[in-house]
Amino acid sequence: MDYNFQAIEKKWQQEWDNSKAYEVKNNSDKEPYYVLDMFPYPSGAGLHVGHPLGYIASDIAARYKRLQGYNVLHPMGFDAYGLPAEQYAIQTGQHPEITTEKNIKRYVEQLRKIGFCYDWNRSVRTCDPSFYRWTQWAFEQMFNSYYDADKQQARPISELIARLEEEDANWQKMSEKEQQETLMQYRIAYLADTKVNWCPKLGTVLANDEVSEGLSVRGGYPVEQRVMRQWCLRVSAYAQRLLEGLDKIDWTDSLKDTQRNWIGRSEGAEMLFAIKGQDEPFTIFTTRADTLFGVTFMVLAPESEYVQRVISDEQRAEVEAYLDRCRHRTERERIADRQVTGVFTGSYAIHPITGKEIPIYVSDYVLAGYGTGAIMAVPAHDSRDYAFARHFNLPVIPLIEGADVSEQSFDAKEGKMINSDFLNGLEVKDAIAKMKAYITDKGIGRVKVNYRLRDAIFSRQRYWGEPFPVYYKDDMPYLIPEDCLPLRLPEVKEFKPTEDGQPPLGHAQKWAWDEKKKEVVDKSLIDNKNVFPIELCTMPGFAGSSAYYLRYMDNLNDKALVSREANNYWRQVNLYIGGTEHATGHLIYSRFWNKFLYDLGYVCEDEPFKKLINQGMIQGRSNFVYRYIGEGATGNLYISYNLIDTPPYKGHVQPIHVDVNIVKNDILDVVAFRQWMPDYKDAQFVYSDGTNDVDNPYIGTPTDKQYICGWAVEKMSKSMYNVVNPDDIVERYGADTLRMYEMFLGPLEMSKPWDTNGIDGVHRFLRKLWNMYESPSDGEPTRDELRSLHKLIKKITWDIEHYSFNTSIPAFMIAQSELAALKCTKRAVLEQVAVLLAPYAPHIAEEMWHQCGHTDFVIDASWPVCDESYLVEDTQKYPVQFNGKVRFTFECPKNTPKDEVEKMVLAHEDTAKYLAGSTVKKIIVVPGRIVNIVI
RNA sequence: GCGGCAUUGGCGGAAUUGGUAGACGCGCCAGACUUAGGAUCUGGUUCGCAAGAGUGUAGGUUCGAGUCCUAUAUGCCGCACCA
Repeated sequence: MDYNFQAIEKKWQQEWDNSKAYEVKNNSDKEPYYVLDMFPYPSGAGLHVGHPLGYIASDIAARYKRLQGYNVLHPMGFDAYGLPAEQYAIQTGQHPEITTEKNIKRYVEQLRKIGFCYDWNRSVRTCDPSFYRWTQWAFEQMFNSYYDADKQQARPISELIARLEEEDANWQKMSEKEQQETLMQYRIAYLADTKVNWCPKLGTVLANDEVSEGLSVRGGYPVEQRVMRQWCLRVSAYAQRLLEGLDKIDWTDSLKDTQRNWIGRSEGAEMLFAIKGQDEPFTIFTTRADTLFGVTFMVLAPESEYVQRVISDEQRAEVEAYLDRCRHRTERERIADRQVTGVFTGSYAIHPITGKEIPIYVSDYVLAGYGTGAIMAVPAHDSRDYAFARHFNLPVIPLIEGADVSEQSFDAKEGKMINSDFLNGLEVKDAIAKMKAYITDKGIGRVKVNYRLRDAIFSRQRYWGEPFPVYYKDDMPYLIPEDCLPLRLPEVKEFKPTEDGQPPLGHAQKWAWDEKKKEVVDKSLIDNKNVFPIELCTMPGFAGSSAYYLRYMDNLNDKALVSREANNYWRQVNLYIGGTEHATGHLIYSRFWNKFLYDLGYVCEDEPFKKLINQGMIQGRSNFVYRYIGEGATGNLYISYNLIDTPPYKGHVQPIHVDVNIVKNDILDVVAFRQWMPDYKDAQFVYSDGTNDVDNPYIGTPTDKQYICGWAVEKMSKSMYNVVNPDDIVERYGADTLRMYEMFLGPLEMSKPWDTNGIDGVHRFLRKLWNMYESPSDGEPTRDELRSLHKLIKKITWDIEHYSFNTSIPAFMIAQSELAALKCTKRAVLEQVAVLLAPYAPHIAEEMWHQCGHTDFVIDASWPVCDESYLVEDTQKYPVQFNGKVRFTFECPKNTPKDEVEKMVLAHEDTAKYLAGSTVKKIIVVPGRIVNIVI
């Protein structure tokens, strides 16, 4: 009976569907376990073999937990809002919803073929009104909340209003608009004029994590700084809790470090410096309070609000020119060009202790967004200040004994203080503490913790996103009532920005809010009395992905994001698998979002994802042919890879990407190559043995000749012709082989290239294993058979518990060959092997289970338990010979020196008897375990 | 610059608590079967003729190190004018 994987897989996928085998209920006596994949953005290109890697791993974990008797929630959905569909819409006029719908359909088909145990009834998509109504709902909660610094949690804004009414005399006198403006400074979701990353090419703003080195992460377009009125989320209020929360969750150190880095906590001090001739002082932030006596100048960020206060009349023209120049530089230019620039403002600060006058400069090396946007410069001990001081010829005062600052600054935080009055002689660490105490005491500063984490900009000038449930009355935002949600995305005739520069929603005719009727009406009716304009921006990509894991728990609920019962049952994601690229985006935002909902009592866990694994990227493995471009080249002669470094070809070949799908084991299918593209129709080859078909024209497949291709690891992309489609692999080898081979490729967390070479080995294994299930026999398994089985149980259980899936496949292979050697056909053994295989290769395991006489599903069987007693080595059988060695089990205490063990071994009567007449060449000792003797 | 991860045969990679390094697969070699093979099956395969050597390099701890410690090199990833 052949291993007909196509029939087997089709059959079981249908059986599972028909019996609703993977439907999960929220009411179960079983322990819950929640396994989640990061849901994909359904791109037009479909899945390539890299995408399912994490899904396969999580599917194995989910099926294993299920076999262990847990009630497993393992859903899949789609992050359906996104730029590509919108860009496509702008180009073609095709509504993004149609494109997205089509892509999702394709994704689902591809995923189903791989045999994942998703409960598709629980699927969500972020662009579905029944989903985004809860994204809008969460936004409204944030708008209606503020962060209570004392309680360190979000509270309803009504509590703040109550407090203001009671405590603040001004509150009552304010107009409604003024009151709203005041509240805006506290809301978790707030409108503010902020400096944003503006990408002109995309026509939208981007969050910090969407920009890298001054370019947009999507598309790679230049990004510039611009001040705009934007919705923001007060993520920074949660900085400390986001930091502390990391200690409670089981993530890798590298990922936690990335987040710690991003949050960027630094302990320091704020200090007040008076300005000469003015009453109001200004504040700076420093982590080096100890260096106060080394301050020789002050620097303000160009965007700092202090700048206007300190410009003297003489310097005004020069400073304005500088500010103007800074404004027009993009972030990228500023980073690329690290020359020292700056300008003197004409004002002086007063040193709070010595009373000396210190010149105040403006320079773009100081960032407006960090600390107070102003610094005290200590050139001797900060390299940036040092560069500035040298450029402008400012004095440098060394503060640490023995530090040579003639060539460069001394940035290290160690050594004894000098030139520092009452700090002299102290170690830096102690000096910092003493200075902090001093300034606090004298009222010239205070201890302060700063975070690098900024508030998230939450507006996008785009069409294909969640609309804000917000309308504007007297320029102030008001919420569309909760019971009117969702606010549906309106139809527009065009998806690009309007001619007067409004976001695409500016095209929508029906986009105004009638406050009385509580409905969306035509915008021509706007009278700013009853009918008001609605927000034109939409929410960013991370909005929909920030709470989707909660929605899976209760996806059909139309009363709440998730019911209390459902949330109490599932609680949090036990295992989350996804790419590391979300470290500072999605994984920060969803932790923030979850903590916010936790504060308001909507969810019962403070952290959303208990255990997280980052699967590595699967890179492409490209193949090349080498076109001869030397003397007499015709342009259609291709040289086999093994010959390109030999004369006359050396240095005269040009590598050309060739479709990996017409190359097998690096051997080119030359017929397919000639048909691949018109250019290669008449291609001629020099084969690996040096023969060629110029002298000897050959049409058809040469059987004795091989054209060897070169290869390289590159990103998997269409242009490199190295994309491998999982559908093709499933078609050719089956889903079970694909699943096992993806795990076999290497450790889950490591990046590795996809290499179809080698998949035959895994496929062969499945076929060999399958052959053992021809006709299972009854009868008691032998001790050897049970030993093989229990070794396998132990290994596979350990592997899955440790997420080390790649070593499981070899374990199966070893067990298979051991059992084959024993000619084992015992049902009792085979059925257990089928259960062990079920998480990895569910279809074939199901068929095997049936072959063993079962009528139920193997996916509902129970996970076998290892009986260690079968693993104890049977001393009766030893000594045995293998590989020219003789093995004894030999008891001796650990920590016994080697030579003593050797003596004991040779003196032992069994050993002596066995070795009589042989010459001992070498003794390999593992104290307390095994002794190998080479004779 | 700061932080993290990695480095083992021709290749991908095993080695779980410090205990026989190179499991398993690919590739390669030999054989079997076959009209044929880029199919299938069986056996071999770290290097070296050998003694021996051997987990990027140099030290250290230990009876014993791929594994622990110190230094160093190379590569990958994250952050980066963050005061």
